[in-house]
Amino acid sequence: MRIGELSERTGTPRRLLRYYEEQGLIIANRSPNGYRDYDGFCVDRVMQIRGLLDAGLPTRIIKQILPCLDKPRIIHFPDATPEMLATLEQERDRMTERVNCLIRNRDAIAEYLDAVRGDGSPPSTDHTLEPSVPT
Amino acid sequence: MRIGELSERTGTPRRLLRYYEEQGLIIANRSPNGYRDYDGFCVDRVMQIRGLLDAGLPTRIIKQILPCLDKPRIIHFPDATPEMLATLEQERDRMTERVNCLIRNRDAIAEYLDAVRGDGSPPSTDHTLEPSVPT
DNA sequence: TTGCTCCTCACGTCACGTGAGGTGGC
DNA sequence: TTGCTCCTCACGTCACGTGAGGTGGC
Repeated sequence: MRIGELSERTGTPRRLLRYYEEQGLIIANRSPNGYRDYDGFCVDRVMQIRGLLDAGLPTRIIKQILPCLDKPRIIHFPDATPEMLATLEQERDRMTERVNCLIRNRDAIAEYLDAVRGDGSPPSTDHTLEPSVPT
Repeated sequence: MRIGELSERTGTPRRLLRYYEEQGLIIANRSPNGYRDYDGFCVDRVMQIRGLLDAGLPTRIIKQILPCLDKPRIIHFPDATPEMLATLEQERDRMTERVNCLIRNRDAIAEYLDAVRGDGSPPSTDHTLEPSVPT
């Protein structure tokens, strides 16, 4: 498939698909006219990349993880080094921290909105919002 | 307090404290010698800023929210506009999506690590990792 | 003087956004 | 030709990181 279809199926701007390729995260074949030609599994791979980037992993780390990929949406670590495992444990813990921080801030905003909109009181009432902080 | 103390108490690099000031998120008085001099509530304000940045809010939006701040760690919206409330609802929902995405990816990594390390099997065993994708 | 903190540029990075200017295929 | 997609530069943005080169106070 061409870049437009991959972009649509992954919800990812074309520019970013070219960027991920530049960073070595995805590979594209080329049609005779120079157009990028993607295999079907690229859809899942791009989704993985987006998820890991959203989790805060830099492309450099994602690149280390992705070479183990061999099936759509399945990452294998047949040769995961102890360093890789340690990295993954660290990332898992950092993600847990981020989740907690996000939840606290989200709940603070939600509670504020509930207070302002839930009852009939006007916005000028002295409602408060206390977002939580990262650890 | 000076920038070094604020940096230590918030776990935030000095460079970023100057950046937040440049973006209009915090204000610093100046000592006669030109050193920045922060009020005590800046600690909480910086924590708020970090939390909101981590939640994905850009400084531009945070700047709109912070002027309502008048007590440590308490944000008031005595004059929140309907637009501001809509923005907050949108951000609340985006944060929920991010939380779900992070949890799915975190759990996928955690399950992989459990599989590799939990039993006695070597890393060469065919364990898999299937991170989830953002919606 | 030593050693610390602070200051202002100012360039680099990383994951993007956005356009210019041009080509290929129906 | 029209209108679409694709291509390669290439500059801009945003939240940072990192250093240069210099000052102030004990």
